[in-house]
Amino acid sequence: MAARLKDIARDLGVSVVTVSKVLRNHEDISAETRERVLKRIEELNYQPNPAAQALVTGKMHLVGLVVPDLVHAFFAQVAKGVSRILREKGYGLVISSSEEDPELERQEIRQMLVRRLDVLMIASTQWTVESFRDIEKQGRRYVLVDRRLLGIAANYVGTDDIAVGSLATSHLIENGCRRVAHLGGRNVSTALDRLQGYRGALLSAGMPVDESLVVSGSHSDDAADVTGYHAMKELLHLKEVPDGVFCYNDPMAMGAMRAILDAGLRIPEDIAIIGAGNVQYASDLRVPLSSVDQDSETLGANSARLALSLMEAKQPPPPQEILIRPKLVPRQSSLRNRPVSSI
Amino acid sequence: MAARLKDIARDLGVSVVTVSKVLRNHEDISAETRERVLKRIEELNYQPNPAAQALVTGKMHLVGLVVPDLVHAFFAQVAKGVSRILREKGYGLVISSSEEDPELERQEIRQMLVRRLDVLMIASTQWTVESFRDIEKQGRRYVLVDRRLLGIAANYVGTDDIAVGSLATSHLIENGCRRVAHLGGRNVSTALDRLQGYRGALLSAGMPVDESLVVSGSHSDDAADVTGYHAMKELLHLKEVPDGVFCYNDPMAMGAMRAILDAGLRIPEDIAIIGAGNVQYASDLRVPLSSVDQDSETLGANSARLALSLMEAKQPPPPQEILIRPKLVPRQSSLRNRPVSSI
DNA sequence: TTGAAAGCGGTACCAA
DNA sequence: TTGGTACCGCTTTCAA
Repeated sequence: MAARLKDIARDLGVSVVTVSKVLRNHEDISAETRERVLKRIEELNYQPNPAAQALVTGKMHLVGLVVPDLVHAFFAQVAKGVSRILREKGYGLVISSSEEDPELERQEIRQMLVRRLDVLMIASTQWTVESFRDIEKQGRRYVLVDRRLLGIAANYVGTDDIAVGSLATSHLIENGCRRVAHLGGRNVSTALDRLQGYRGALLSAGMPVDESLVVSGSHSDDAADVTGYHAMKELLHLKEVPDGVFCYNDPMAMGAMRAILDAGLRIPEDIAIIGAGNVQYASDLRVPLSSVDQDSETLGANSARLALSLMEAKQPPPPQEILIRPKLVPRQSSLRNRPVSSI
Repeated sequence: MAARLKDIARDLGVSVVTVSKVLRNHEDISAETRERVLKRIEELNYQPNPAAQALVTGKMHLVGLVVPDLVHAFFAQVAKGVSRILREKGYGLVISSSEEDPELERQEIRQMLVRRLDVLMIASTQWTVESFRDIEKQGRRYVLVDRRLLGIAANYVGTDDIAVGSLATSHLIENGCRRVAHLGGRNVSTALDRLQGYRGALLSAGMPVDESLVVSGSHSDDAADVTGYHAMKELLHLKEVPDGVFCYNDPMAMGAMRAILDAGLRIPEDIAIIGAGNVQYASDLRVPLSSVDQDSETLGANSARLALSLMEAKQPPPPQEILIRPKLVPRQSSLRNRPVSSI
């Protein structure tokens, strides 16, 4: 069906080698031959067989991306950034979602290794480094995206999550919150760092760190917003209810918001709230949600650039870290001092 | 680095053919030889080279999916459904986004053809069938997802969009709207069908179809919510402002909502509003948004199943259409008769 | 039950 | 400047 080098060579009375060289712009081909070959290539709409190329060069021209959840707008935006860069460079993108399940993630990584993708990008939900050792053992390369892992020196592109935590927390304090709670995420680096940032901000403000105000997502099988809802309910049962809440991410904040409004309380007057990730629709929520922006698309783009550079390097370069500086995006849900703006 | 059939064969003193047969469960291998081979495969953690397999079998075990926008929750959910089915069947998923740009979509389709993916799934933003003729010309197969195309008999999985339009419109009428407007989408089948459903519902209710109440997304380079915002503004400048609006999709409805609230009007008391697609966070919006659910994940799963069956068929089977029946999901933004529920 | 040989569609090396 | 030959790792065919 499809034309092959052989066909072109036969038609023109030259060898396949000659045709192959024209395709790859070798210098040692006469202008005339080159013309004839190109013409025929055009006529037959010749496309090289990628499997044959991959077999001999060892390069699939395919990059793998594993995310915890494609439907979460944050990761969708990361994927968009990745996709843009790969398109520019002529690489294909194989995506898979781990559904926030470490075991499933391990399977997916294994699958991608089996497929011999050129390089992997992983926003991991794992705590152990087993999978990553496997990748290294196979002589392949990878980039950790968004979430770092302890105990392994790896290429990493993410956010300064300690800054995320402290920006958010300080902002609540500046807006008059005296009892700032934290709805934390699971056992991943972003969650731990944001928690640390939260603690740091309280300390710098000379405020006590009250452990009863730190709730971690225990209902871990639920979607983030459901987790946020339940966690917030717990906080509302405390003797001394918090007057500000920093949530691990925006979906959790949405759940928390629901819990607060259901309880008949006002946001931000009774309880101020802020999330992280700055999902697109944050300003369209029940109460426009303050958040910490992580420039997720750039994060994806940078990850892709790093991944490609890794791939092209002869020797594996020393692991590199790229941190994106987060930015506060205050909206109505946390603004208590100043008059509430219309956005 | 990686083990090859040859290595196993050498180690065991058998031929590569024998090993290959064991891998593919051929019957004509003695139990003993099979054992030995399997043992060695295990020990070496042998994985067949997919490029070599693809070269000889012509199958990449890779499926392509082109969506207009990964960040749009609707398509993210479709992708999730697709991904689930492909994972079960051991296929990989190559995703690309056309960013709602027909030219970019054409490029992406071309890329996927060049990569010789086994089958393509496309949620197209094109009006012309050129790309699809190209696919057919190359003897490859594809499934249209969500959006149909005129002038081509193709496999298609989507929603009964006429029903979407009439469900939404009838619902507004039942809730006391007398002047129901429509914020339409672009020139794609879903938009045209929903418009038709809108008209049909008005007619069945014995209401006039006022063309000035039908606004189409003209600001076509903007994101859907921005389009919705501007389109709604236009409607608000009418002499007779509508009291109900059916929006092509949820993002547009979110923009419309903003415009209405900015104008100091109330939802649903002054203007009721309903979208389509039922994005996850619809109930967390400024006013919980009524929508028409399309079961997007199932839509994706069905598309994937159809695509795989297509691929496996010796002869291209006659084009098939799978329509998902939409379901009304009323929320506060459109409920005017009954007391407003807490959800 | 086993395996030698041919071939899938390219690329690399080196001789002509 | 051109091309013969070997080879990438696997499957298929057919003879032993």
